[in-house]
Amino acid sequence: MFEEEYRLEFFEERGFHRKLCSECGEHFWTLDGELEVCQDTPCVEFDFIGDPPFHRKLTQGEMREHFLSFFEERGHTRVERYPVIARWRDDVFLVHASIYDFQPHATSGRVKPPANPLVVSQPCIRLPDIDEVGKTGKHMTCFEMMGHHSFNSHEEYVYWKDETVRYCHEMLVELGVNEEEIVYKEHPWIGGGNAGPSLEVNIRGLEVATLVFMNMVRDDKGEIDLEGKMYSPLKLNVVDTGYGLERWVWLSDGAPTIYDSVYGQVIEYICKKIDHTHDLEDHDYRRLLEEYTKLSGRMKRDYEDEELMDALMERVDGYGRDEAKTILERLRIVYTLADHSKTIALMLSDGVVPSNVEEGYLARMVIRRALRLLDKVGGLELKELVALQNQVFEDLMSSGPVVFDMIDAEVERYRETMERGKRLVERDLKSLEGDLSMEKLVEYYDTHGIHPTIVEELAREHGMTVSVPENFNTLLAELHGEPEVKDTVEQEHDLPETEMLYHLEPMIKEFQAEVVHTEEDRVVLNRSAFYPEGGGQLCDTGVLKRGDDVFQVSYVERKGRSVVHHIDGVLNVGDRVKAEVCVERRMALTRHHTATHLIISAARKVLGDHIWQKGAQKGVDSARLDISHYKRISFRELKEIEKLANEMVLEGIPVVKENLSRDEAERRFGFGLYQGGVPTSDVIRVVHISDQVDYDAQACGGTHVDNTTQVGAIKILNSQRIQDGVERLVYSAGMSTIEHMQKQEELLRKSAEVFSVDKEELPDTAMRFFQEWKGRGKELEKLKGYRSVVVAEELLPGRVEDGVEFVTAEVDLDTKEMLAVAERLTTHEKRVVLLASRGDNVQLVFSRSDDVDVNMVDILKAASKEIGGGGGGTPKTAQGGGKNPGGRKRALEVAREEVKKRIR
RNA sequence: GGGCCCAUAGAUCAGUCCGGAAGAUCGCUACCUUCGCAAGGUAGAGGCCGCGGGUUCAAAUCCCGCUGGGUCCA
Repeated sequence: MFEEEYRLEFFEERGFHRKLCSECGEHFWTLDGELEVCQDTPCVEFDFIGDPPFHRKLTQGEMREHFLSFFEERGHTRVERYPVIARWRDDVFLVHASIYDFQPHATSGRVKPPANPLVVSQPCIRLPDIDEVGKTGKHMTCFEMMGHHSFNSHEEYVYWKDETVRYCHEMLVELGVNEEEIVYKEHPWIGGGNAGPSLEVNIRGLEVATLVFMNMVRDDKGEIDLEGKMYSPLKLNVVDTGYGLERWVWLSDGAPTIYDSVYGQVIEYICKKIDHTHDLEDHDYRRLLEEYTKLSGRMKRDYEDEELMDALMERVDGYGRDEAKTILERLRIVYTLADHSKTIALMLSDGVVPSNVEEGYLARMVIRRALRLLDKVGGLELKELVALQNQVFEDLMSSGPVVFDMIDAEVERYRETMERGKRLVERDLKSLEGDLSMEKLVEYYDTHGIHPTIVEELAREHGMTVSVPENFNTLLAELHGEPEVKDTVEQEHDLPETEMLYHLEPMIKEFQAEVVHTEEDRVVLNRSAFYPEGGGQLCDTGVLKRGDDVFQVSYVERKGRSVVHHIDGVLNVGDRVKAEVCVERRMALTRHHTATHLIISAARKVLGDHIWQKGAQKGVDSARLDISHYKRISFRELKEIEKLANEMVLEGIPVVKENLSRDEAERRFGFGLYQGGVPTSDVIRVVHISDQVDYDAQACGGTHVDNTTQVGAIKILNSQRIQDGVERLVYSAGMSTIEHMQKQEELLRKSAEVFSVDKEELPDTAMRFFQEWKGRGKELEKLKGYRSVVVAEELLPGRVEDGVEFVTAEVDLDTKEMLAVAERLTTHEKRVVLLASRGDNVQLVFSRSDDVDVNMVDILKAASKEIGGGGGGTPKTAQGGGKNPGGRKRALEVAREEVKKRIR
């Protein structure tokens, strides 16, 4: 594929050969005419381990700096790294590659990149291969992707394939690599809706960089067919390169694993704590690890461990198979902990809040994996590892106490889940015969979060064995089915454009306009001051007047660059209308919108910088804001937030709206701009509440007051946890606050009136009444008990017929009392008790002594027909009833007859 | 965003499928036993069965809604 694309001037001028790999059948370029394989694993084995091709070992910091300045010297602008959580995108949670920083807006050509060309070293988190971490010697869940990018358009050509390969080659040679060892493998790249030719750069088994030349975009109407999907040429030609920082560091020292190369300090710390001797100076030990990594690199996916061990034992000395296996298993935990703790530190310090949804869940998943491993080895805590990572790596953005607080909360939650789960499993183990079924295992994990390995352990403690199927994860995946892929394609409209007045003249109430488009009850005007629903703000309402005809505007929406008004009637194109916006509604919405910005600013101050808007709605009576937070917000914190927000109101801070280029806005205000979502334009409207300092700045298209004073009083009405890790605040501003407070006042007043006490005494009084009420309930129960004794005595003696004493009565008792009476009376031999309650809802209780052989349920069923009801119970005592009191006497007669019929 | 699960005494849970007088264990209180403690024995207190509707003669139990929690997946 793309064969012609790879015939670069550079390859020709240096005399590269294009060869076919004898192992994988792919094409590659090399200076070594003898070379037959592509130098990628698994075609070859890692050949740099113990024999690095670089001049010297570089640390991560040195390597990063080398790369960045190399490209800086060659005309690139250095760009600061982005957070690992992709705040500026709505299609992914985490940053997987350096190019993610500039997708989709810059790569699509809609927005200018922050610089061109640019160079960045971007920390990335990739979780799909999490199972391979610690096992293969090279997989990591977090790494830094160094990338240099250029964006070539018709207007601006920067550089393309040839220069890209030259840069890469030059840098490698500069670092000491023998250029005969550098292999460029053709590797067409398709992904993320884009495609293009690409070269993988391989050195002695290790892929050190991927040079992607993005020049196609997914397009059903396109003419290029790639793997069955259609693509068309991209407006921009984007150079997307990725150099794995950690891999280059590994290449520079040839350590047995990439983890030893990168996490040396952390590994040393963990090994010391868990009492494992990790001495890479020890020849046999080092060789064991080296050969293991080499072999695992050669293995195809899903290989058998035993197969690898067979091969390993042939290569190493000084270790028996079992001993080697134990060491490797232990090291796998060590390496995984080193890796995961870095990922956790990175995610949390970049603002991911652990939760059960979205990126928060991904964080929790990694945390729980780490905790499971820590439980296994013992003697170590997650917090100390994360603290160590913070200390070792300077690329963690912020690591305030919030990070540790979040970890504490997660550990606590994990322990509780484990406790709960253990009790559940142990209960089941005791009562269950034989093996635990697969269904149970799935239930434990899916519903209760108990991983099968933990079930296994618990079973062992109880002397049972549980076999966890190899394909457990697959089975689990099948249970959940395929997730739906959301369609993000924007609908196109060819409606006439509307001049939007609400930002130009915010306080405009009336305006003249002309109808330029209609469709049933929907009209588009040439100009409009109606705010269309958007950015979580509800739309304006009002009226359109054509002469004496008045049309109510009930809903307003935005489609592209047009504003569509829904009215209760029909207008015609060309009609001239006078429009009036409902000012009270607009003001309420506007106040709530500015209040929302104040609330989020206050929440950040009170709760921490991890606070992020997860959704919001600004209505007329109240507004609500969903924010990410790792625990319930306490009343004290709510009060504090409320207080801060109101202080900002009283301070009278100007609310500034300005249109800024995306680049400038991001530079000045950071990604906090995108709390409410990411605009798609190059110029964005920034609303910032600023005096000497910026209290809040957001990209926002909503309406806002000019000064915080105009917001009026803000009152937080409620907080809910709408999801784990997401808290919803409901609050009001301005007039609505007064209305809400009046309503509250009314509730209090009415409640106090009920008790005839002052409002202040309401809580105490309510408590006293509740206690008293409970006490009386108990007293009543007791008295009913006594009464049933008395009534039972009063009913005696009954009438003896056919050798059985019938106690038949209509009584003023409830069902429970009747049961007590019946129980008391039927201890006497040869007795049948037939009771019916007085009142409209007739309750029946029929009982007998043990020596009367009649099923009272049958009797009751027959009798209850007379009162239009039913009943049930036990053969000895049945209860029931009906709603037809006229049949009460008859029901008792029927019962007696039926009993007599049966005892004869 | 989708799925599953849970809520009953201070704690842990039965009871819910299949409606018919709210239970167990631990803890608590008092007494017995002891020089004292632990242990044991006896008695007792402690429940709006999460909240609100509905169905039914009858609801902890069935149905609907809500609230609070847990968990898996994307």
